[in-house]
Amino acid sequence: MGHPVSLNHTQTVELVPTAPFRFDATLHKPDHFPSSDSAWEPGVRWQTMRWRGAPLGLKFEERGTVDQPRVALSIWSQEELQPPFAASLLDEIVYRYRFDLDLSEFNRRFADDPLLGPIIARWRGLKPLNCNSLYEYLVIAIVLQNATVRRSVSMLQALFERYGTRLAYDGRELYCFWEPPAIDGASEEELRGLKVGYRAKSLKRVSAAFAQGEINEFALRAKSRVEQREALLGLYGIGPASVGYILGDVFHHLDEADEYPLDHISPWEQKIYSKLFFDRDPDDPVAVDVLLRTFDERFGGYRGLAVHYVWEDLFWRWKHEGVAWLDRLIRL
DNA sequence: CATCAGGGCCCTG
DNA sequence: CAGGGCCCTGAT
Repeated sequence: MGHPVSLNHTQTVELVPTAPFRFDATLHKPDHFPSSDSAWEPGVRWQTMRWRGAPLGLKFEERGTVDQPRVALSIWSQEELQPPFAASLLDEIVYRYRFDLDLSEFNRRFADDPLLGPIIARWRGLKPLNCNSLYEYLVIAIVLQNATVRRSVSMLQALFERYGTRLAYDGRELYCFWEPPAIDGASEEELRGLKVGYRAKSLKRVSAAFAQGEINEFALRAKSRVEQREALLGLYGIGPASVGYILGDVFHHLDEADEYPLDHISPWEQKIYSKLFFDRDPDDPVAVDVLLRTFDERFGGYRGLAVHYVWEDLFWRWKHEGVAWLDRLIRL
């Protein structure tokens, strides 16, 4: 292993998220698999980011409270940041981290929901989070497919070690994602050597689409959800399950109900939802169409956010308190 | 040792 | 539209 790239310049800005904002529940998601481009401890999240080709180290620190939140953002870089670069970077961070998401209507509307009400009370100020670019998220979606969590972790780690950039900042070492040409130019055999299996073809074709400008995240942001969905499904190796996550996490649609086909809840999710919403034995789950109809009727307009709250609450309890019935459903 | 499913998707018939 | 195949890994 060679030396990491040292990021020796740093500057700090203060961000003011829209209240309520709960730092740890937003910046740390126990259900996301751990990856070596980020780290968390209470009140702090480190996250690498590549912007306009430059590898950067971000550090978010909690300031203030849920009702009067502030976040100190420190940015480490190789070269001193020039004002136009810094301005575009901050715009991008504001988009990705969506600290300005206003939860007040959501909180009001579901305060009395028997399942969601108590969860909102417990996690008031929790916001969804995606730190990655569309390309990076697609890579993650590909390594998630048809694999256990442990294997997904090892595939992403192998990709980081081969194509990523190891960064040193703030006394830490974290990997930064590569850019699409790195894998567009790699051979399928080389990728298969990293034990990604048949996903090598998907990784190459998705990387090629970005490297050759066939798909552009920023152009897509301005398009409709239907057009975004079409463009994503057109990518080799990207199907409805991945697209469902991306429309919510990357393009910030809180409710995918309109385009959510009836088979979009995967079997392991179906079992968990059946237990949570109907207290049903995971081995005898509620039909997917019943689940989807229930979500639509109960959470219409906020389906994605409602499910996110229930999901995060469950995984937090599983990790910190133990949830016996869930152990069997999560294969590490 | 063999078999199988796993946080899907593509391709074929 | 249904179903087989796909890379690999760990569980059984």
